[in-house]
Amino acid sequence: MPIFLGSAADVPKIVDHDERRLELVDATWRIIARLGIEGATMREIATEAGFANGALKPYFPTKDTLLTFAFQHVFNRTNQRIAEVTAGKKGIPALRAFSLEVLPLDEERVNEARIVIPFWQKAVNDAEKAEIHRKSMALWTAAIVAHLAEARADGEVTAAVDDATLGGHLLNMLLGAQITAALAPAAQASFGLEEQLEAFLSLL
Amino acid sequence: MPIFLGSAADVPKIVDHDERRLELVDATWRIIARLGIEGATMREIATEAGFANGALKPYFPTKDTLLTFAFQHVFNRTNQRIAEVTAGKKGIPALRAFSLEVLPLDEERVNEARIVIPFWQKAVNDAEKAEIHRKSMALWTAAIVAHLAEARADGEVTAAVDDATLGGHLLNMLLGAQITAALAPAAQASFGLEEQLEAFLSLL
DNA sequence: TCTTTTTTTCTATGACTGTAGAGAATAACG
DNA sequence: CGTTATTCTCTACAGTCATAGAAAAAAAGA
Repeated sequence: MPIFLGSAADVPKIVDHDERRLELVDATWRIIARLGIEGATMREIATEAGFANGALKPYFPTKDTLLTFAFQHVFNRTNQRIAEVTAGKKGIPALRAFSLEVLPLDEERVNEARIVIPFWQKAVNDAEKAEIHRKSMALWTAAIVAHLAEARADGEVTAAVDDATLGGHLLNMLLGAQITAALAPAAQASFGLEEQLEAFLSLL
Repeated sequence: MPIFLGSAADVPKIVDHDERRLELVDATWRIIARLGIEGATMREIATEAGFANGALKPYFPTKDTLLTFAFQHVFNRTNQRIAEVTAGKKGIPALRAFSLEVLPLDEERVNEARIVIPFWQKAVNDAEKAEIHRKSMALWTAAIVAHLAEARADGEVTAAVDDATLGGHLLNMLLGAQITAALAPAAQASFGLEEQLEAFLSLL
């Protein structure tokens, strides 16, 4: 008699397809981080996930489907972390927490930078992926500007520059930090990225 | 009797190999800008340059040689433009001229952004290309910091933050702007990038 | 155990790629 | 015009890739 699967109501099958998809996405991240996007072939990803060549087909009909899903999931996860970290905060503290979560300050997030760069490259010539980027950036911009407005209301920000411009500047710096960190020699750890953030906040 | 080739002293051949290499690099840029790095096959590049399949071989033994040379040349050209634009300037005016030259403010430089992103992606897993990036960024950082020091000496900058941190921040913003511009919908022109720069300068 | 359904493996296929190199075409020169 | 050196074209090759789909394996249920 099968054990009772609490959550999956409409999925009487042996394999939870949604869960399997996440496993495959995990394997995809690991491969891209280790071998680069060029090394992320269907065979390599399947092997990394513990399967043979054609096993991914039922879960992702094409490679592009898999990659798009994987990239989307990175954004979702980051947004999730941001939500957790900024919960209950506002103004400058919220802005600081937000930025510290996006900056590639540890090994894991440097790996994420090494994954987002191939994504950007694909998005340059792929409208669907560009749209994923655009939506996430619109979300981030809105959050940043909102925090700036809160900070201004509390007197934490007095700079004679409109919040949209300040927010755009900060967002660009956060994106550029991904490049800087991903292309740095392995030895070099941080880049004063944290100091750069504090400097910016202190100027507001 | 052949016309006298003023500059090429040691090149009695019919084709100036160095010049031909630059032609091929030009064709490569155009292809990458139009079709993306994935579409930049040897055949496509050769066709764009007006040649058949194997014609590139004598000038670039391998594709990687061609791409590395092409990317290197983009950096060289940008550095050249920067040198011209900042000549005779110092302090904030020099910093402004420098940044305005790097920011993707017109069609041509948006195309350069669309070329540098594939370069970054390749550099993530290619030590030689990462080194090209590293060297250019070291150059830029030195120039930015020098201009900041001049500005501080002239009393244009009074911010209580060290120049290296301010310079790193500005550089990251300039890099991030490449992403923002390259992935923007074709309709949307600028992004207030110029305003973002002025805002930063006004805060120093 | 036998049947049915689901999952995975394995092999094949067609397309595309960088690269190699023989031969044709072209230009230079006597 | 003929010879030589240079440049380019064209075909071929070996490798890799995503994808397809038949067959095997595994699991579930009676």
